[in-house]
Amino acid sequence: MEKQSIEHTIGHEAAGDVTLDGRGTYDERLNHILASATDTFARLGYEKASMREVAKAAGVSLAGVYHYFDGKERILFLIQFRAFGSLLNNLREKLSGVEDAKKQLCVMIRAHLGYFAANMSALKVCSHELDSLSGAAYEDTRKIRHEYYELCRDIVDRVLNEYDVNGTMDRHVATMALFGTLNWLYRWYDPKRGPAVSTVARQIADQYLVGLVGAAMKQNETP
Amino acid sequence: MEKQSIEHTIGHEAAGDVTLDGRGTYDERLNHILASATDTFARLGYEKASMREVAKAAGVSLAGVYHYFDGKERILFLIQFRAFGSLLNNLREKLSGVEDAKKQLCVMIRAHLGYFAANMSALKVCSHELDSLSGAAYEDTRKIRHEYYELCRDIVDRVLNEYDVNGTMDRHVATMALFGTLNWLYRWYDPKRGPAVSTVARQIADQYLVGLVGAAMKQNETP
DNA sequence: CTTCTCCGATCGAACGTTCGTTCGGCTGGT
DNA sequence: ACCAGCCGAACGAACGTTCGATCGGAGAAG
Repeated sequence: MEKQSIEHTIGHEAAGDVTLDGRGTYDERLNHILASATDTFARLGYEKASMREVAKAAGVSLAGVYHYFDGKERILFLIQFRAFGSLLNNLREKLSGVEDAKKQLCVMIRAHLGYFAANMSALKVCSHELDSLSGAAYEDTRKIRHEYYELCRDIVDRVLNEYDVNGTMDRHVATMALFGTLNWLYRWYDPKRGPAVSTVARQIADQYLVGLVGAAMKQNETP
Repeated sequence: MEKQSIEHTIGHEAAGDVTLDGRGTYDERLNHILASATDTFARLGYEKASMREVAKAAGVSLAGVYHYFDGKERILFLIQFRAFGSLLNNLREKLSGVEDAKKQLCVMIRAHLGYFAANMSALKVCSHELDSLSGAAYEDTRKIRHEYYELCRDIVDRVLNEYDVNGTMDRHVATMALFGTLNWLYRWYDPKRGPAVSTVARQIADQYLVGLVGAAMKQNETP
């Protein structure tokens, strides 16, 4: 409980920076195992992926994994919490300075696809294993997911406030339609084989934005 | 292999129609267990749901489940194969007579949401456990899924052929954007609590169709 | 009509395997 | 001499699956 606190989540730089062994610092090896576990969870699914498989993929013994992590659930929590945190920070960063709501929406979609292309395994685990955590770990990831949701919904909201003067468009439905498109990416899109990230991002952003604005104006035509 | 053939998939009416016991025919009890298993898989996930849990939910013993099904994977296969088959038949039925591509797209989205509302657990299992099967069972479900995909992509194709004269819109991306929205429904939409099925279907159809056509025309403006 | 036989349906109990986790000890740098 | 890092081996629990026994109704035999 107290030992492996939330500090590990961000990546504590105070510990392990002196010496440990020839293959990197404590944090580097922890992150190496975490990255291997991310790939393993993405490949097999969280429940089907055993700790033995995680250990083998990371090149350490089974007990060696437990030297760095309290247990299997803790690994999944760290993967999700870090990924959602990075996703959120990355989005806020790229959103700074952009005022127009429609441009914000484009930036959001591009940022999401860019992060997806750079962290496919992590986002697959985030999309597919949303209910695999429980208790406090689930609550923590739910909170940060909700932050990401609110940020995106507020952008959708501002766009609709400009065009949907009658308020006939459901903000939640509109936002979840976009989330569906983005969270489903891991099922079909491989940036290494399919069209370029920028191409896909542009088409999705164009389609969604035009659809959002157009559907809103269409409903206002018939009062 | 030979014993539990594909016949069970459709529901063989030849057997068990004479007598079995007071609680229904063979097929009725098989379908009852299958329905319970669907709910259990949807609630816990396929890997986490144990056969003991399935048996308890169905009100039979653990060994009793194996009297009707070869094994756990066979249950998942039957759930997915039946659901995809019904989804496909239902769509083809409602599509007959409709010629306009844009209307076809609206019909498709309404049909999907209607089936979702009536079979939430089954579609959740279909969306979430796509990779849980292996071997021949996986291939069989993949084929029927591909049929559904091709049917929808052809509709998208016809819409784009009317407006995207330059062919700048990627048909696969456009189709998967829609599939993402639809397949993500199970994560957030509850017809019993949220807005009505017709309302959500109309908004999603409007948004997507306007976006598809609008984005295509927008790209043709700048040659 | 009664009796016997048989077989499908069902169950409790157990099988072997794999799971997440723990523990005691080895090792190499300080 | 010490201690963090790491490992082989083992733990109990839970898993999917199998097996042998039991039960009851349908049909054949008397």
